[in-house]
Amino acid sequence: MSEPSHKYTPALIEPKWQKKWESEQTFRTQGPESKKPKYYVLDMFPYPSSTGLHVGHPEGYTATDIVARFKRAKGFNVLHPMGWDAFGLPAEQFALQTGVHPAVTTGKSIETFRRQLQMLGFSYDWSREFATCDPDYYRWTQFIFLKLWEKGLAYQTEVPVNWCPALKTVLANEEVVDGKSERGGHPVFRQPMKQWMLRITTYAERLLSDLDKLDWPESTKELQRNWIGKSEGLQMRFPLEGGHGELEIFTTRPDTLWGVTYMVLAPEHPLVSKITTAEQKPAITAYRDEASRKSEMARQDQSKEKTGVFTGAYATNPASGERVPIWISDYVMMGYGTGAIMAVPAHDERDHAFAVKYSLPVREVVKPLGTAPEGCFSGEGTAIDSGFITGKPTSEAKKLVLEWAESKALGKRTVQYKLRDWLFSRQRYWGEPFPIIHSDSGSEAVPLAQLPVKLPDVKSYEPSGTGESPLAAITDWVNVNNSAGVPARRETDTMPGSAGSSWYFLRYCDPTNQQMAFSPEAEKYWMPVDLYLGGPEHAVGHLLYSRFWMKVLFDCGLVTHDEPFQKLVHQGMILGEDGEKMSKSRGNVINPDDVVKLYGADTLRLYEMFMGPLERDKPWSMTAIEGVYRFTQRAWRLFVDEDSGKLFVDDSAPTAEDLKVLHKTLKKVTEDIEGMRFNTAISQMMVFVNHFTKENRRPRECMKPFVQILNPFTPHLAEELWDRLGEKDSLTYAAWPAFDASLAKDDTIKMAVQVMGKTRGMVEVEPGSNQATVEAAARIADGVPHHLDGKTVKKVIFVPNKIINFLLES
RNA sequence: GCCGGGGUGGCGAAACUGGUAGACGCACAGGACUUAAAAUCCUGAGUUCCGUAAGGGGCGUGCGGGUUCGAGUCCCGCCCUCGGCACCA
Repeated sequence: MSEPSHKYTPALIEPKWQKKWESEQTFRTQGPESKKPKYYVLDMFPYPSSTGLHVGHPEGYTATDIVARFKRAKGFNVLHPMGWDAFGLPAEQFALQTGVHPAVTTGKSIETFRRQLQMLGFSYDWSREFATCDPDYYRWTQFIFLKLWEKGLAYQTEVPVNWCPALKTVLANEEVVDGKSERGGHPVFRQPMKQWMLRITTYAERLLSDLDKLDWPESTKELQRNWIGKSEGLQMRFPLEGGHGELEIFTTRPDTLWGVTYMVLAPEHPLVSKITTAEQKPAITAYRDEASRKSEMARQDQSKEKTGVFTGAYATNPASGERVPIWISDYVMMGYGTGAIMAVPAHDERDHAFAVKYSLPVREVVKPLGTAPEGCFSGEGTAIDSGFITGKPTSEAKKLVLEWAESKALGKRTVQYKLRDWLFSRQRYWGEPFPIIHSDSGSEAVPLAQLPVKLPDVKSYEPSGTGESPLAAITDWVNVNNSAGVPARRETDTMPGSAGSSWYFLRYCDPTNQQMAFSPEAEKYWMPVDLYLGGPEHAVGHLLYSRFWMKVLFDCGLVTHDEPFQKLVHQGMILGEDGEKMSKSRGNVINPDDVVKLYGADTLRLYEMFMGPLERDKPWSMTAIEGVYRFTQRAWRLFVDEDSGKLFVDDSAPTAEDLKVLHKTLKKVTEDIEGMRFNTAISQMMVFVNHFTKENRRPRECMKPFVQILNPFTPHLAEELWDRLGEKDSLTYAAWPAFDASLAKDDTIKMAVQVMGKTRGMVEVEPGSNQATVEAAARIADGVPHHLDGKTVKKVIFVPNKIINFLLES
């Protein structure tokens, strides 16, 4: 039948080593008692979808696996865990259609994911695996929620939320795109409902300033900074006419106070009904009703014209004493600042557009330094016609007005953030129940000893449609007695998906602890995560929430670090062969199972690392992976005679050239792994294989360390070759081969010879050669003399080891 | 509109602090082996012009300027593209 073959056969060697790693628990992590330095390298754990692994997953997972294996060889105690972000909408929607319990669907998906990840040979410590939907895990998610609740950081309130009638649920801002639901594209409306909120805004300043101490991509930090959106300015009160008290506004441009020609309140502002004159009442009421009905999409549509209505009321400008009309408009948001602004149409684009539409006066109070732009000038300049600040530059003028307002007790210096509190409840089944019981006398926490509050079974996953979750229908679960023995009701909302993912990195430190979420020793030893890798799409969601929870736990004294992820790296997206995002509808999806069947896991891993820089988006190429497969086969043939199965490697002495190639390779691969430049590390390994293939020499002294550096990239192949080399101990913990810097250096270097700045030839000289030596050689180097003949050399630029450049008289 | 990333051969990409642009790989061409093909191994190649040839010249890192002996790399002004935010006062 099948003839005995000694060809490279990943289908045989890969499962063999995977089984061995599993049975010998090769990647089992030691605890904090270890004498080794720790290294915690973490992937963003996946949502186990029913469609299985996508080729994008192994990209990041291979990168972290390379680092994990490299660090083990470097003598670190490595924590490299994997688990499942398992609560979420898809499993619930599947349950809605089929009646299959989400736990069943999710369990199946997890099986698939685990099988696929094991097939790829990742060195996870599977003994630490868990899913966020395990009661043993969400028990502690509930525990952390109660910590937030105790600290007053979790509260319930009526808020206008994104209500989607089609999905019959409330959506987070992140789940709404262009006024439609991210899933399904159904219209979303604003509607007030009672919701759980987390007071992330309390931590705005720390979340902002602590970004400076993180080794994260600058672009991601900037995204978080913009999201937090800090701005400093003046909060000040304008007296209202008619004994209505005062109107408080926020401005970042106190220096434009003399340019105020009207004021605007958000339609929802509580003062509106109080100050509106009888005459204006009908128009105001109509406008407010319309605004409240408007969907998020309509409200955010910037192309639309600004609209508003005059209230009939006036305020007094405390600086100029002028009478200022008060309008309402939906371009002012109730949720930011005080929900009211002083409008300066000369120096604010939005105010300008509004003033033009309603023929309100425009008064210039800032003169630009340079040329005056057409329309509205919102930059800095010099104050004009502005009382005591006239003639002052903007920055000084701002300061003067602030000081003046504070001294007259008209207002105060204020910091505003765009960041809003985190909407933390969902009217859904498949999430963590809140450990809260409500009664007429108030709400109370479920005692710790009674955690977890488990999800009960339900008959129907259909949301009630009234905004309550399906849990509300399970009366014998809902109706309980509170601590005083009084009949009460359980909270029936569940937590959002981002709850479980906001602290899972802590649970990995001590995943089976039944007494605590994690032991203090484990947290102290393992945290923070040394390297965290995942897609850039979590830049402001998960990554901000996790930082927030970590800080809360820090303030509770439960953790000793106040940032979870010291270093963060994003992997790019793997695009389809057509250069477009992979999607079922485009038909350009590549399935990792198929690729492994064709080429094996090692080749898939190597190819994904060879495609280009990790953080960049890269198109898949079925022909390019062939090239990488060719490389793995060439590497195999470097060691194994495909006809006899015998080893080519011998104990012959390597040549000086061999050693140079080896040490250059060791150096480049070591440094490139440290810098996460895997594509160029692989290029260098190709150079190594090309050299020894061409020279047809296999000195053990060179081949053995090569297997070791191959290991992080193609661990199955490396283990097999290591075994065939007669090594008994596991390759995993074999010390990383050191390179000899002097051997990695060339003993001659090529210097470019330029004439008038153009490269005309090359000279080969010893490193550090002086100008006289190089110049003499350069003048007679191939391609050079005829450019110098008959010309006078005016000047010679000489940069040792780099270049020599002859400048001629013109 | 604002913030951030990216534009280098036919393609994916290299290039440390300004110093041989195109390493490595794909695709391609030629050769060796073979009855032949595949596979494998070896060789070639940015482009264009002159030359039968050896060889030589010009042009080349999105576009236009600048600094420099020398710019993919630094500075100024643009264009295109991808991602995020979007009336935040």
